[in-house]
Amino acid sequence: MDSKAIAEALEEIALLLEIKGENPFKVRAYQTAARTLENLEEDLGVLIDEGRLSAVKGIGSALTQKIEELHRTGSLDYLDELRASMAPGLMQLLEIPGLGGKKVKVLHDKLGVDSIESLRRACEAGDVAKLAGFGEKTQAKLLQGIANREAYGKRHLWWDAFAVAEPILEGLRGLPEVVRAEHAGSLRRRLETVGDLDFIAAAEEAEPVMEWFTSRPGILEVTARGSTKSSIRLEGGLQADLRVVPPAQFPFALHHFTGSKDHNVALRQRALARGLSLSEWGLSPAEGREKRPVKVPPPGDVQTEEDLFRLLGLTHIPPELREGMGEIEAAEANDLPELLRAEDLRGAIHNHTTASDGRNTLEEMAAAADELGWDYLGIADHSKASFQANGLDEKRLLRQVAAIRELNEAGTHRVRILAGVECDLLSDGSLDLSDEVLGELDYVVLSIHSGFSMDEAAMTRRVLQGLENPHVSLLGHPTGRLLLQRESYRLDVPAVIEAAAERGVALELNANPRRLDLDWRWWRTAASKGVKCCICPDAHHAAGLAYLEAGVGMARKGWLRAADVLNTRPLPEFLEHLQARRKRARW
DNA sequence: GCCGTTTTCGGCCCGACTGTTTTCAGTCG
Repeated sequence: MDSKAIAEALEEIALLLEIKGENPFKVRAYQTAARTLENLEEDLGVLIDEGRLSAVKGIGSALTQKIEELHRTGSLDYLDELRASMAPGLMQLLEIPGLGGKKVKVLHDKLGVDSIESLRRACEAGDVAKLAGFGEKTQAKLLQGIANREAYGKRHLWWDAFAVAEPILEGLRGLPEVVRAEHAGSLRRRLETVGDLDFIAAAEEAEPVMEWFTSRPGILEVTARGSTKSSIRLEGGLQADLRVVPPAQFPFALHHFTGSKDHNVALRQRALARGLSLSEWGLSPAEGREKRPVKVPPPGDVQTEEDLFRLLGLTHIPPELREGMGEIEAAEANDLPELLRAEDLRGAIHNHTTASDGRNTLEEMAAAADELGWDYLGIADHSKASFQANGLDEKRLLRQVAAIRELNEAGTHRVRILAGVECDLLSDGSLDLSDEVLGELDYVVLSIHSGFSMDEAAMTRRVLQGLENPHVSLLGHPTGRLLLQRESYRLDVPAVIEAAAERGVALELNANPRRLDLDWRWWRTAASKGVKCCICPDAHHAAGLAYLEAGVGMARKGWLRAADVLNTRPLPEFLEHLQARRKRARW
């Protein structure tokens, strides 16, 4: 069993324990271990073989044993017993807002509720409202929660959520009472998908701000309305929370609600070790922990998040890095990378035109790239095996190459257009186009668009074989996932990273908001092996070139610097990178 | 279940909001 599947098993144990009413800290230990495994940079098998698993923070002897058993046998007696002791539908109940382990247990013990459907029936019969600790309102809320779950119960692409959030943030900033406002949460951390929107506003007087927020158009329901916090549900299903705080508390609140939870826990522990208690309201002396009095910094000392980090002996940690993945240790050692910025990018090379399945012509794409001030624009239409996408055969591709060269000659565009292709990697590991034709191009993006269901070994062999071809400059959307729609195909990503490093093939960070592939969690490993990243919008229309911005966020989450990203290079150097393998192969 | 520059036991981040209470538990982020 791989680390991802094991993480899921641990997560399941945590949920089961929660319903059983176990010690919440024990529950948390399982959750922490699950997240640790998900974000593991080393190969789990290696860690186990070398006996280093129990040295990983948050994994002690009991968890080491269970993880090893899962890894070795693919199952765990402890988990099987837990499952057997409980109705399987109970776990889903935790997904309904307002229900936690305790209430689920009561519903199960008193009413025999063991699924969402039986909860609905119990609510409709009015039985739930009669339970101690429940009431009419709770019952109605649960019914509403079940209905909402069916209509809106999913996450949203970062790009879509951002588009909803921006006007709200602008509106907040435009209010006379509001001194400062920011969005927080996973949107600010630029996670690839977002569950809800968080806004923090600084104002002396909260009421008018709350009033504005809860009476905007497009609100389906106001789910909470307090003096410092309100929640609304928007058309389209996104939930949005607003916190209004006095200006002096803004940096603390912004930091707190930006998260992540793991990051906050780690930072608060760090504060406690210094005799300080950190909350969204500020710093105070930690009670009963320090014998000698601790000097608490006066409130005016913390105006920004930078000030807060500095007080705790850290350099500023950008929001994208706050995932509890070693950022605090790196900040302490002044070892955080200088992250890629949007303005570092000079162009991108995986874009489509009407020649295959794009919606805009070559000229229109070039004009759009001019508008954006790009130095280079690569066209990589589909190859013929992608029949559904009107892929190009050798003849049509060569005609496109000629058209691109002509357009460059004509000098009507500032941007230099590069001629490439997104060549299909066929199921047998061969390329869809002949070497002869590939040799005519400025670069080749190699992508998989078929045969997704192979097992991991076969798929990995297929990819490694494709990377052998010296014309290949870039492996496109390496894992093939479609966020919220389709899982990645099964692929040994570390092996692909190794191979890319050896052969000098770059890996794409596909910036299309539905893909964001390769996943940001892999990039630190990839960069440490010397693999270069190329961020590409995979634009199928002119406006899609702007997706590059989404890729910048992912690159930053992956700790990438400008030097790790190929398309920060000036054109001659960029081209040299793309063609280096081909040139070496000729000798 | 994890962890330790006070600790191998006794903590584990912390506060708002809601609904059900008459002083608080549960949930959430």
